[in-house]
Amino acid sequence: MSDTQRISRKFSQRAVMEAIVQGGPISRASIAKQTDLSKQTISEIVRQLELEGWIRETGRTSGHIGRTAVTYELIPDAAYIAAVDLGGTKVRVAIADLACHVFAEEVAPTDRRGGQFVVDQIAALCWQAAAAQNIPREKIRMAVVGAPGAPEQSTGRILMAPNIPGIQDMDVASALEKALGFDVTLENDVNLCVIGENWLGQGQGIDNLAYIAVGTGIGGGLMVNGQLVRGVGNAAGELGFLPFGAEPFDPESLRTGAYERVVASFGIIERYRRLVGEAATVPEIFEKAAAGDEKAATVLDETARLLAQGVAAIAAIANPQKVILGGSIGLREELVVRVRKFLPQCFPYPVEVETSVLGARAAIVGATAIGLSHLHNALFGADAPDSRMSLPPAETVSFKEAVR
Amino acid sequence: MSDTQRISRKFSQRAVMEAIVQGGPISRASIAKQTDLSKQTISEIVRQLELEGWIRETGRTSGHIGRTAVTYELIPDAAYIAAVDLGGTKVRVAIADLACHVFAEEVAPTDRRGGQFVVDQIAALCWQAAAAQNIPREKIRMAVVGAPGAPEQSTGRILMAPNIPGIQDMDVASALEKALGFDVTLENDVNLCVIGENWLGQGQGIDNLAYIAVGTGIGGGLMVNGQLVRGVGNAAGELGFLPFGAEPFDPESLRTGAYERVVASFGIIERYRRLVGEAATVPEIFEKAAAGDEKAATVLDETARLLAQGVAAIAAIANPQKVILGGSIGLREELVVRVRKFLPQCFPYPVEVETSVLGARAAIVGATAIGLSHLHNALFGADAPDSRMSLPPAETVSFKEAVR
DNA sequence: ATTAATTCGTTCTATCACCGAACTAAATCA
DNA sequence: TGATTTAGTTCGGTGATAGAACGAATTAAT
Repeated sequence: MSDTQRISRKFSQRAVMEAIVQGGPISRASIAKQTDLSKQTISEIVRQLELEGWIRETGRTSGHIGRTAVTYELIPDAAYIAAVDLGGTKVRVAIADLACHVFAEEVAPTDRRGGQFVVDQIAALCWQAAAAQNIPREKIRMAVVGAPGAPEQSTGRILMAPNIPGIQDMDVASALEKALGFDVTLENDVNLCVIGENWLGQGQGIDNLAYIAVGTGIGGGLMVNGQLVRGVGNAAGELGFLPFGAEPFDPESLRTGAYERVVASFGIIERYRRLVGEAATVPEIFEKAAAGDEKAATVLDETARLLAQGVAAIAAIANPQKVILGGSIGLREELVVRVRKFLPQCFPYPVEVETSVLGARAAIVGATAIGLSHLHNALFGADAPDSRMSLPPAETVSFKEAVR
Repeated sequence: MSDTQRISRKFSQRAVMEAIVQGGPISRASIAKQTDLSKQTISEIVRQLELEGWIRETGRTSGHIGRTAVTYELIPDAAYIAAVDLGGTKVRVAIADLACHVFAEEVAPTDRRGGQFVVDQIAALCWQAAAAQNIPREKIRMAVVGAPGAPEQSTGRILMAPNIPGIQDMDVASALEKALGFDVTLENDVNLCVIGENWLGQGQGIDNLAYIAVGTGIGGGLMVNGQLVRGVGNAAGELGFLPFGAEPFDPESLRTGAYERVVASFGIIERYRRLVGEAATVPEIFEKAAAGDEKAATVLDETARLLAQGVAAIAAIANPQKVILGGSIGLREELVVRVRKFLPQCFPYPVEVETSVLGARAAIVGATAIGLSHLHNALFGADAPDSRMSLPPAETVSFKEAVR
């Protein structure tokens, strides 16, 4: 058989799958119209997809004029993926099916012993989640793991990962693949957040999008033309090292970035201590500001001014349409309001600034997006690496809350 | 005929064309090996391409064992493109053929009357350049015009274009298309520089690349995963508004960016004036520094420190492999050496910093790259918008100096 | 209730792009 | 001179798809 013919068939198959994934239960005639393929071709492909166990008959149309049509839909439990958000304090695992329904989200405190223990913990949580919904292990095809730092796809290592002991020098991807028995993709957690927000959150339909996570540290994720910006060493989005805030040429700024030192939690606490003379945690500072404490408000103002500068820097370089703030600190509405006020004072073009709607779950939503996208691509996709298998629209996706 | 079949054929045709473009004179058997298509298919496609006037026989191989092979090559004068670099002081026009040979580069001072006069000037230069090489007008298929500011593809207007009077509110693209009689693509000049350097300059084979042009102003071009970053309002790369250097919240910084004010020519001159107490032009300052003037050297040091910060900002956000400095000031070797010294003092990961090798011609090289790429795509390309028709490798391209 | 209109899905035939194998042609090697 | 090697063609065959015709099933209209 010809090679190009094989590709041609895959293309058509993919188009059909996409129509079914996106269009819910749909008749063959409708698929033909949508895809511009002829009716018999659709029939043939549908027959094959049904045979292979990816789709099934749903029922028949009725009420319209003309003959009733048989409708088809995805078999949601034909395959599953695992989405993992590995943080310094918590591990989050979710299992999602082909139709993008998410079951069984499990959360647990990260195993403090680090290294292999964390790997085993992730595996255990996966099996636990799967078991909770009676999902057979073999049906899970791949996992996407989000982690802080710069995961290297090639070596499977996570560079510059803070907060998790003992994984600096281990091949996390391989270890996980061994423990789980299927493919594992590593990705930076903030990158997953952008993807998550782009799929189901604040950034729907926005192809030029940035995400800034502010918490104990600061990190950024950037999407350009619908593609993730990873950079050469996967170090794109290391916003902590933006050369302002603290003095960038201070040697200390090479260890903890000049920007991170002043804008993340440590900087906020320090600013409050200097101004007031006593210590307070970040949530306390927010509370005081809400209660009318002017000095606390000043601290937040100053923080927001710095954040606005960060947004301006991103906008000056990449000019995204929207910047989403996330992370425990970035999520605070009081802060975003202030950033919106300060930004036009230091940057002349309009940039939308919003808080993340997915919050702490942004990363796992993003991991799910990548996982399903990979899976769809692997099963039905073209071979082009940048081909984006479009995921179902937000309305049809159920991301139900996990049992705690 | 089937639609997918048509696509399939285009794919194959394109593959053949690519092999011919890249591989110089090449036999059908070799093309078959390279493309993994069968010999007869190649023969068929080659026959058609020859019939359509895109390729021609070149000669025969000899010296090898086995039967001699007929070799084919591109007919370089089958089509031409015009590349235009429209600057505040100079207009540059080049005509290039399908094989990426550039003829007839014309340079002239930009018509000071602006607006339609500039449009007419560009057209005149095009015809002049074409006439100089006896190229019939009809064979020019399209033009790519690089200009400062943010060219909007949709409206054909150039927003925020400094230095050129009377084109703020005119549809430059349409006016040019009317004057020239073929398609015109507008692009930011610094964006063209990145593309140019990526094709024939310092950035060959580097898909994550940044270009900083420092002159009377400052601008940046960014390439991520081989794609240009334009941003929503085509305002990506407006580095002048990076929020450091001068005080970003100073209202003046909204007009002339905080960074631009201190790092571009005005800032350098000002810095010298403050330190020494007398005025000097930028070239003079460089001369003095070269002659051993310590204060002039200090001014350059300070400028380089600021530039290093700019590079750091780009690296923190997008993490390109290399940053190329260009523009009348950025090209100075003395400056780059200093930037290389300062960068590691404010940014922890390695970033290569180089001067542009294409210099003032970077934009026109980039325009040529885009033009030829578009043309190849239009003629033989797949319909995918992001498909990159690969241009011939640097060695085979002759970018001969223009007659002045 | 019968007929008309409409849509669904299949069957049948044709076309197109391509491959593989066999074959011819022309060169070098020994 | 024949063996070897490579180039290119001819011929038959196959897979993916289209288009037209047709039967099937339904609603709307009379």
